[in-house]
Amino acid sequence: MLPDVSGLSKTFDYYVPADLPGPSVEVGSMVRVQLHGRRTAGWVVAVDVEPPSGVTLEPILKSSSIGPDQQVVDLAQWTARQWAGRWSAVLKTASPERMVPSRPAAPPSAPVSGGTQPDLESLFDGVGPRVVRSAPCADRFEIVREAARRGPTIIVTPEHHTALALAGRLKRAGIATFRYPEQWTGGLQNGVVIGARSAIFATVPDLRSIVVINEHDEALANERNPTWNARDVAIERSRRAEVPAVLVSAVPSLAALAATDDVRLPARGPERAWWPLVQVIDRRDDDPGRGGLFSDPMIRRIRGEGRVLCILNRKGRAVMLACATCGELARSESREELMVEDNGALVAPRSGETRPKVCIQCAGTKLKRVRLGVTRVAEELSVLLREPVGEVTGDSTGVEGLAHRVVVGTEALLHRVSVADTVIFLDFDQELLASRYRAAEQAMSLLLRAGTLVGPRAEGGRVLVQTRLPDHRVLRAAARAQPELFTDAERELRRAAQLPPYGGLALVRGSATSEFLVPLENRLDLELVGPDRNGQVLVKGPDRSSVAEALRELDRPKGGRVSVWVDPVRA
DNA sequence: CGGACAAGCTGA
DNA sequence: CAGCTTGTCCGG
Repeated sequence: MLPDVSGLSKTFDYYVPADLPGPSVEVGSMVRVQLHGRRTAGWVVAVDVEPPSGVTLEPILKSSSIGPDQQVVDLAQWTARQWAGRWSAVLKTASPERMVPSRPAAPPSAPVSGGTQPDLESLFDGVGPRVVRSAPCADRFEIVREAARRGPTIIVTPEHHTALALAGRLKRAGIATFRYPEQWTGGLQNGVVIGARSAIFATVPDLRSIVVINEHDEALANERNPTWNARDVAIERSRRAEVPAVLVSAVPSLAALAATDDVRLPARGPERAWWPLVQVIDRRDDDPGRGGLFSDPMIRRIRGEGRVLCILNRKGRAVMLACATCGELARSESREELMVEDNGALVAPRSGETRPKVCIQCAGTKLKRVRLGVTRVAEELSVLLREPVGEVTGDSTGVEGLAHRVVVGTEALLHRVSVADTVIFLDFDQELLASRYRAAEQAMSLLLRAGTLVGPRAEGGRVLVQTRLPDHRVLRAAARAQPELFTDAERELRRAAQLPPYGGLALVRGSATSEFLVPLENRLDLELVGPDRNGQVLVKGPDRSSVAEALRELDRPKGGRVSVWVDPVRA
């Protein structure tokens, strides 16, 4: 029995009383036991075990619910090891939200109407991952329908609402469909199980296939530890269950491409047709004294008709200080560097220049925090267009900003809207140049998401990208609807730097980081990079499992804090 | 994790 | 030395 107690990853042995009510106790069962003087919930992870000598077994107190089956319990353990996290955390994801006191009946899976499309005929043959490249605006429904035709299947999408929409279509097509995790028992009823990333842990005893939609999307990565990625778990699960895993993306991730040589490409013409029109606006020649974030082509487009989303990511510069009197930003003497508050004074992080909290312009002493961009851009645009402009950021929950024709927001805005005529990236270089090794993949992912909002090129929608890097591989690939222009270049960079998927990477942080990592200093297969100015250390190694294993075996220093992130999204 | 228990510290 | 905090250990 593995207790559901964070900070405790040890199993304990109990006996099953003969007359225990509730569902029969087997691997995956959710039970309650007495542990160290209190009642604790947990999962049965093995039965018929030999207890260590000298311990007197206590009884299981209650069999609360059916849970993940042996296949999923094992997959959860693999996941916890690969991402150096807790088994119980993954089992929680794999378990029903509310207790399920009895096993539902399992009807035979019903036949799916309609014929197989010729291009899908061999897609579900064989075992393991295969990649389907499919343009951003292309419909993926036939792939899902084909999966359903082959029997019980798991469909994973990055976002809950796309899962809901797909589930609706499947139901309307007469296919028994269950949402994960709300309809947890669906897999036991031989239906289609569909959901966001956690659905990859659905219990589906008679699983025949797995489909991952938009497998490049970072929403497939769990934000909390362990930071497993549903695509990578899908690849492993397909091999274990000996079923196909179909990985669908407009720009397949390097991880997917590294996992298989089976890559199905669409015909060039149709692929291009289902890409949005991506217009790259080269801002290198703009008059530097003018305009700021607004180029002429952008203004022309925005003055026209239709819904416009302006995206400005303020990540990494979340807090800026401005004079409450005159509005001047807190900048260094040279005006080149933004200053931040530190111990009641202003400090320029790069040069180290300091001064008291005084405005350089008007000598005012009251400084306010401003949100870089979004608010200010919305104000300026509103004046320029002579119409109200909405504003949406990650922490705004209301819909009032969305009511306007033109809306300015962070990338969260792309998740809040499903249709637009124009999406404008005001400062795409911030995405392209972000100091994360996956910055380019993340930037591409943003373009793809924007693309699905504006629709295919024939329908008049458009993505505008303001940049000083018009030849960047991300922009060349997107503007020409040729994913390999990005993928081929990115692959070489990753390979050369031995970064994932061509190497393992983990981020270690917390006060005891350096002490924690001491035993790894002499390992020839691992490289420690850092600590950086935030005290974070990167651990690089030949692959994910060896990095995770090395970190899992280390003891946490007493007193200090350490957190380990394998495959970190931000690193 | 969180309870048990020991060791360390404080003030009368 | 009671009363309290802090640290370490451990669970079947």
